[in-house]
Amino acid sequence: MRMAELSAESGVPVATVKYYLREGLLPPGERTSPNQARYSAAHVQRLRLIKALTDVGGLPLASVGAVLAAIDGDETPHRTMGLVQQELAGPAPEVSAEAAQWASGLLEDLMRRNGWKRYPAENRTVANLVAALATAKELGQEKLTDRLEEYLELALRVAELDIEVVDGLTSVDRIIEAGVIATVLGDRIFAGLRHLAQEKVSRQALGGRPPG
Amino acid sequence: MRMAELSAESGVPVATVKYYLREGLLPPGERTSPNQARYSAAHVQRLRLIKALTDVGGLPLASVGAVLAAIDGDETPHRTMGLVQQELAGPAPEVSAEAAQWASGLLEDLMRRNGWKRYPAENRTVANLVAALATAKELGQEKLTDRLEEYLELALRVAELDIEVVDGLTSVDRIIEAGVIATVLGDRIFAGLRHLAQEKVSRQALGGRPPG
DNA sequence: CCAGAATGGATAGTTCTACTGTCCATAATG
DNA sequence: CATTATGGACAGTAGAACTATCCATTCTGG
Repeated sequence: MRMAELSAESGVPVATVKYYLREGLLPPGERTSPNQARYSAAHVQRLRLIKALTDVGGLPLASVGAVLAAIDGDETPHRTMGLVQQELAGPAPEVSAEAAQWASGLLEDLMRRNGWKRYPAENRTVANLVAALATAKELGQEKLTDRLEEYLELALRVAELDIEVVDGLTSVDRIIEAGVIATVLGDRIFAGLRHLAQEKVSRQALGGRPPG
Repeated sequence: MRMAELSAESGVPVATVKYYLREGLLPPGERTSPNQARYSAAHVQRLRLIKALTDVGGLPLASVGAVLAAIDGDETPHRTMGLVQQELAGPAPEVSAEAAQWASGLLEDLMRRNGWKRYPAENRTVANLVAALATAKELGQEKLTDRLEEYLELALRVAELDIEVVDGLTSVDRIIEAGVIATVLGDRIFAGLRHLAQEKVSRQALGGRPPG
């Protein structure tokens, strides 16, 4: 297929497809002459994945590029998912040194109590989590961090479900792509369900309270 | 306190504070003369909240403005949280009409089976959730949507915990602010915990798989 | 075969967001 | 009272993600 069809199939404008080619997000088509190329169904699928990662996942294109490179790399599924997680997390926001130290300690205790592996502070997932916990403290919302153990228990249950969803697949390539999609979309889907549930529970708990 | 101190206390540069004042994100200080003003601890707190919403929550300033307006409004806590959720969700990405319809049906069935209220499609939380489910289908990840019921059960448990965290507070203002913070930071914190848990579970389940 | 449309590639321009820098008349301060 | 800070207006900047314009081929329908 050629440019126009690729664009139509994927729903991405021609100019944007060219931009993605320039940026290396989309591999070049197979050349049929020095200045013509042909694209495949794989290109359509990749464009759809890029759209999902940017539109639904909210990732910047630079992160999308890194995620795609990780998918195309030849690491094990487990290691690839680790790389993808680092990209999803993005750079952690800055917080005050004291709050960060407090949050690190809190997290480390939590990990130790539950017999989990220690994670290096350079891990972006950890750095983001620490920043979020530190911010909660700085804003005086200790209640949130007091219940961390209970949140962790539920997060573990969710993660077990996530892995079940991915683990049934046979091909390694499919596992990796499914893992990426499950991680990115899974975050959004779970957040949406949680918000709906909050609305339901809050209607019962707070519904009758007067305006502030 | 005056500008320099406000800036130092909050960690936000003077030029940025002025910008937030222009944009109406920060209320003007109390004038002490036609062209001088004094700021209070409330201004510091508000700046910290803005920082948390943008840096940790990843919200655009326009949404931050809407959230702050909702906080300052005089709706009930429940309604205010509804407004905040709408802002957090942001505009839903576009998906194909077929996939969207399929996803809407899936969600509606789920809600009905569990005896939940029906939500209007204009609700941004719902629209985003539908878009995410539709995208999962378009990418061929039906496994994710097959387990929606189980995710919903866990999301409900998380939401119950969220409300417990907020509900112990006495003042209505505090409930609203705590709710906002719990919603925004809570999403990040839970996502972080989920990622750590995924790493742990995936090490056991996928750790031994060969590279792709 | 050939006129007109499409393609690939290069380069420049646009839009939006979130600041950042510069001025300057007025106020505060040691 | 000399110096420094302030508030307000406005212009400028940086990065991200496209979008538009050219143009020398290449493809395609009659």
